[in-house]
Amino acid sequence: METTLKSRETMHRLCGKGLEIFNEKGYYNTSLDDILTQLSLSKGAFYHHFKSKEDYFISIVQNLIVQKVYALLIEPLNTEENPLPIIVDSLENALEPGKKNEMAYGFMLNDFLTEFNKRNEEISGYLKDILNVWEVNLVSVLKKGKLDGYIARHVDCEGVATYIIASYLGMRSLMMDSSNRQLKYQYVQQLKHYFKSLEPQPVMA
Amino acid sequence: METTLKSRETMHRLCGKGLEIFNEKGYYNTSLDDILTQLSLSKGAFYHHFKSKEDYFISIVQNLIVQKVYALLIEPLNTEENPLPIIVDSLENALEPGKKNEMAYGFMLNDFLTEFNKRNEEISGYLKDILNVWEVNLVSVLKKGKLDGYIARHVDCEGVATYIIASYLGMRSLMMDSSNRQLKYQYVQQLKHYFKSLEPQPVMA
DNA sequence: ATCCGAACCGACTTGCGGGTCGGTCAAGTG
DNA sequence: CACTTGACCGACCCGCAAGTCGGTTCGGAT
Repeated sequence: METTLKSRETMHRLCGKGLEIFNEKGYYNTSLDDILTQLSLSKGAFYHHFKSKEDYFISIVQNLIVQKVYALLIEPLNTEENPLPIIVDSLENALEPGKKNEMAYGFMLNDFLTEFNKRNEEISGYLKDILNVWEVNLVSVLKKGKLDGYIARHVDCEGVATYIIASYLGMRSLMMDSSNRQLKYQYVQQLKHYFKSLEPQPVMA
Repeated sequence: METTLKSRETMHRLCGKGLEIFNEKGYYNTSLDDILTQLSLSKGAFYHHFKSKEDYFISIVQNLIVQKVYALLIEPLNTEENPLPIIVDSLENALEPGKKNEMAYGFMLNDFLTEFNKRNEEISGYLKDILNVWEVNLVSVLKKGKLDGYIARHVDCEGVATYIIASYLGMRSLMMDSSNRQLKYQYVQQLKHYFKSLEPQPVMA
């Protein structure tokens, strides 16, 4: 049906622009009209496609945010090599401010998590689910790295995953305005140092 | 003057309760009436003491939050000993959920930073200032630790401070609901590992 | 006793933003 | 051509919360 196509097209435009503006200004600080004006759409159009602002955002989370996290943070982990440099690369890449005109996708998680925490349990839940998936994948790739001899046996993989996630999320609060080159560089350097401490100690001859 | 005393007393009560509730529910999700009801005060009383909600929160930041951060995160750094375990202790202590009936002060910074970022530049500014002071103090104690031989010479103290702050702030996003014992334990453990990599290499005999 | 002004009260105004609803338009369908 | 239906329009409704303002209370100064 052509009608369905049109409909999907509009929903896609709404979700895309919504993510962009919510990411820029925050969910509660963005009115629907802010978005609708930019798309030259009306309230009526919006409520034809979504049953509420909340429902709308959940669509965005499930369609777009999940994808971005997978693409940037989870799929890169799928490797046979030493996982530690792979993780560094994925984090460095995810912290990269929007290439060209795109958004700084890597930043969204911490912002949204904090914004919805204690304000909207349902949305919070979806966001935490994403974090959990990430964590599980990190743990699994770390354990694999241990088996393959890239990581020392004494290492607590769950703890490492937690620490990685915490430091990554926290960088967001620091890089707020200026997508500061310097901060990112410092972060990556220290992450590498930390990772070095996870490597097996070379046996002294 | 007794009048002035009464006035101060009321302002203190307002600030204290305000911090408590803003910390619980967020600034924008808390109405003045939420606070005033609990204190059995009126709008009139409030606007007699503060010129706006924003002005009110700035008072809270400058009177209470600054104090907490100093007490928990900055003053403990004032030591002649090895700074690394001191830093671990201060962070562990700051992540401790409210002892007895007090608030979980250690959590506030990341929440408020994220909430005001891009919504209120002035308040954002005050909060960033606090972070900056913390960072400066961290850097200085790290440099001192380097001089005293507790930290390896190659270490980038600014980078380490950034990384410490990032991981601390990020823990907040993870510890949202459950002030999860496990998470905190993992964090402290990994922090210690990381710090070990900053120590000077013992010279092999 | 009188007055002043600080502290406080609470009904009201105002603006914002989510959500509603009756309507228009155009693309099928029979 | 008559009729339906999906996509969309935009004026309106309504609740919420910040901020206003005229009034009240009360301690202390003259």
